[in-house]
Amino acid sequence: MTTTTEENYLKAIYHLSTGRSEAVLTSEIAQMMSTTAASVTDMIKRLSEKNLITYERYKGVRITRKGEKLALSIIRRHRLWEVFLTDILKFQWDEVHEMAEELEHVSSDELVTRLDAFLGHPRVDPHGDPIPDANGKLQSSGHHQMVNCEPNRNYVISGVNDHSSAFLQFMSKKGLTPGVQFKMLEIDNYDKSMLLLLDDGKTTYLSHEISKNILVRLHGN
Amino acid sequence: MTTTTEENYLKAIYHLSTGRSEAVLTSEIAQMMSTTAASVTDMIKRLSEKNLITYERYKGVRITRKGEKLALSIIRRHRLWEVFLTDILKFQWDEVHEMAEELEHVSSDELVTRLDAFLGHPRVDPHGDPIPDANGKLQSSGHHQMVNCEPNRNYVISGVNDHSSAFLQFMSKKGLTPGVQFKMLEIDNYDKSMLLLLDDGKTTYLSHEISKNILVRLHGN
DNA sequence: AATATATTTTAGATTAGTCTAATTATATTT
DNA sequence: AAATATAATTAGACTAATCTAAAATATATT
Repeated sequence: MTTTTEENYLKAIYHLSTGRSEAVLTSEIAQMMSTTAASVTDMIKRLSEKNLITYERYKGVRITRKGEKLALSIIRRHRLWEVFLTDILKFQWDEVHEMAEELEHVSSDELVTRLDAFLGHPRVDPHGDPIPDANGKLQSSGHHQMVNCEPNRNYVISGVNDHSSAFLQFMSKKGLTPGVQFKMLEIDNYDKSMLLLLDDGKTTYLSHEISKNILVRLHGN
Repeated sequence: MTTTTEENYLKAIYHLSTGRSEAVLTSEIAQMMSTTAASVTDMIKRLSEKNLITYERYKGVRITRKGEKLALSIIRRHRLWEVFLTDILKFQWDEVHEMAEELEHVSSDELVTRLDAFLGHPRVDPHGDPIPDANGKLQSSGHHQMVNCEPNRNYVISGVNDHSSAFLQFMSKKGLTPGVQFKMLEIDNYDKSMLLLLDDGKTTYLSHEISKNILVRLHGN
């Protein structure tokens, strides 16, 4: 069995691992978990004891197949609970993360199966992140960063990279929630800021810092 | 803040305290928590540090007003989640206890408030136990032990005292679930066994051991 | 190649929760 | 009232998770 703390470390390592081939460094994990490198080293030993990661002294860690499967099952639970909290209990998308952090550690597989069915087998959570299926398969979401958009094309907001409630509240205030359509009017070639034309006819400027954290899909796909 | 373990001890002390004036003994707590008296003594010190119980060496413990309020809020969460699991996710009443034991420690008050509203403000859980309100008030349930029934009167099953899944499965098999009506046909005055006539015309014998753990209400009240 | 810097690991301590074994207090019996 | 039995507490040790400070290793710089 794994403890809640082990599960949280494993999730962090999974997120740091995705989309790159190099090992994950102790310091990166420490930063993500808001703890010290010494604590991370201790935990790394425990997780590699359990074959959830492989580890070479001073060289960082890699997640194993077994570790990845477990991480995906925790992420599945997290994202299903987020759907429950927004769709059923009508919470805002910026309110659900903390609660889902607790709910994801409730261990019954049958509970997750039934929750998934009750919610109608959703494929993405309220932030546009794909929900791994019961076998630990993650659909690639098919969206990309807004920074890669081209002018004069139509897009749909499909997710975010920053899940902090401050960022999500900013997004809500600007009317930029998943599903919202827009046309990319202009991209400044000096500071890469963007001018968007929204559904309702209003325009919005976004800095490069912001647009890096917004995920979109071409409209009509 | 309180840990999950502290909350579980406090719940046990609350349950042992209700309906009696004497202090709760270390050994009783140890038995209920399936642990040693030494561990209980340690925990007792922690809980009395936090003013959740009062404690006199060798004389047992009493729960404080503050402790009782916290215990009731945990019990409220537990019972609301049980309603969710049976009514919404369609679990059987003998399957929900373990999951609710985990879910009850999820700490968001707003989550509990919304869950309560979503479930339609239920007043009893699937085992007939009353759900404390948001202010920590517990409605007295108005039911009594089946052993106190009189012959030739009509009753409704309204709850149980034994929440083990073995007992609940036995009850289901006999068709004795909350809401089921029956007439008390006979009470043996030697072994106190009981003969019941159910809704569907079938009769059932119950030993004294069993009927002690069944709660009923007069039919028509 | 030698030194400086940054990162990682180890050593040693702390807290929560647990245990067994030994001791102390209370209750019961004779 | 003394002896015995029962119950509760303390003492000491263990694991998981954490920390700070010191030591070891790797990387970068001159």
